[in-house]
Amino acid sequence: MIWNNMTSDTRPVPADDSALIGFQQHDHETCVETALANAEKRCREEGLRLTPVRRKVLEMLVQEHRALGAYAILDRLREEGFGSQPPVAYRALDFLVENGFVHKIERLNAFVACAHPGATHSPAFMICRKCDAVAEAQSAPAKGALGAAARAVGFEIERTVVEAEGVCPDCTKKA
Amino acid sequence: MIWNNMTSDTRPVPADDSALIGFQQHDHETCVETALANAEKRCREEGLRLTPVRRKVLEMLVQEHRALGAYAILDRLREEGFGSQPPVAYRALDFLVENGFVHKIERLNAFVACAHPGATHSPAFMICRKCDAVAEAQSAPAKGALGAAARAVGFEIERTVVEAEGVCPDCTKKA
DNA sequence: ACCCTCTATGTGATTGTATAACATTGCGAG
DNA sequence: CTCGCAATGTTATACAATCACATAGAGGGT
Repeated sequence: MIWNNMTSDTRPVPADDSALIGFQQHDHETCVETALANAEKRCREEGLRLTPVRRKVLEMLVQEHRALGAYAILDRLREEGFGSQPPVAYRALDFLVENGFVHKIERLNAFVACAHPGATHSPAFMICRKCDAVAEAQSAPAKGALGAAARAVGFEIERTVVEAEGVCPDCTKKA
Repeated sequence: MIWNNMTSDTRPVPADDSALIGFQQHDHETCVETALANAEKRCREEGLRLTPVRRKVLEMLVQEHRALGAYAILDRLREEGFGSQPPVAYRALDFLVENGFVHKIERLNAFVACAHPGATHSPAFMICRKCDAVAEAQSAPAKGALGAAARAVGFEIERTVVEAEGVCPDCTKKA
């Protein structure tokens, strides 16, 4: 059984094989391939099970390079013949988020593929409010003013959400 | 001098007349009064209309000093005789958020009264995952690594979300 | 091979969050 | 007065997330 590698979605897609990631040009085809290959490798090494649904969801998100809502993901899973109820998508997403393959963008209630998989990191995101593109950067909020405030009152930081909203270079140019 | 005297909620409340804000003790009664007075003053000065619904929602949030979901707010509006449909709450919240009286906690899909009203600021929050308490601190994410990354790619930051999840000092003590 | 167990998936139902669309009201400016 | 605009009321619906329960597979131990 071979899945349709060329997805059946209908959204606008660049005519060539490149796209924006982190607001920069890159070869998207190899990018998708290596991302999936790396995920498979890591799962093999760590005994994680990258099942068909999980793999498909990761593939969709890597393919997009932008945030997708759970129901957009669910719609495509349905088209591909997977279960069509919300838990199908949410369980796959839970797995991918827990293991660092995917991040949740709280501001959008949506999900993006991790741009730096493998590295343990506290990610920060730049979200374009015009085109919804999402770029991932590094952050260390616990090192700055927030960390100081936390230490001062005795708050133990376990996880941080850092998301910047604004306009990406592409949309700035157009305007 | 009892700070839970007007609310009809049932959650556990300190026995004395003080409460936690920013995980620190303070006099809640004057705190609520001054917050509302300041809001009214600012609205008068800037030609903003602090209508009954909007004032009531702000009062609820200041009274609580923790994040309330839109539907919790809506329930209380209904009890007070205001409209009981979601847009009533969301429109009031939109106004309060836009004008800096209230912040949205993206991680919780909930809202808190601003702890430093008046000052133009990019707030940061500490959220206790055990008791849902929320403390507000200052942040300057655009000054650090994220700001550098944004400048490097030409992303224009307009607004930032900084939220730290962890355990507050109170819950740490209990455990 | 077998059973056992644990994980993953499928499905229906429900709750919570948020917005679209449109009617109505009330106030201020000309 | 009436026109226009901001705010509110109301219906309906879209999107996000979880609960509960049934079924299916994979792997381990015997």
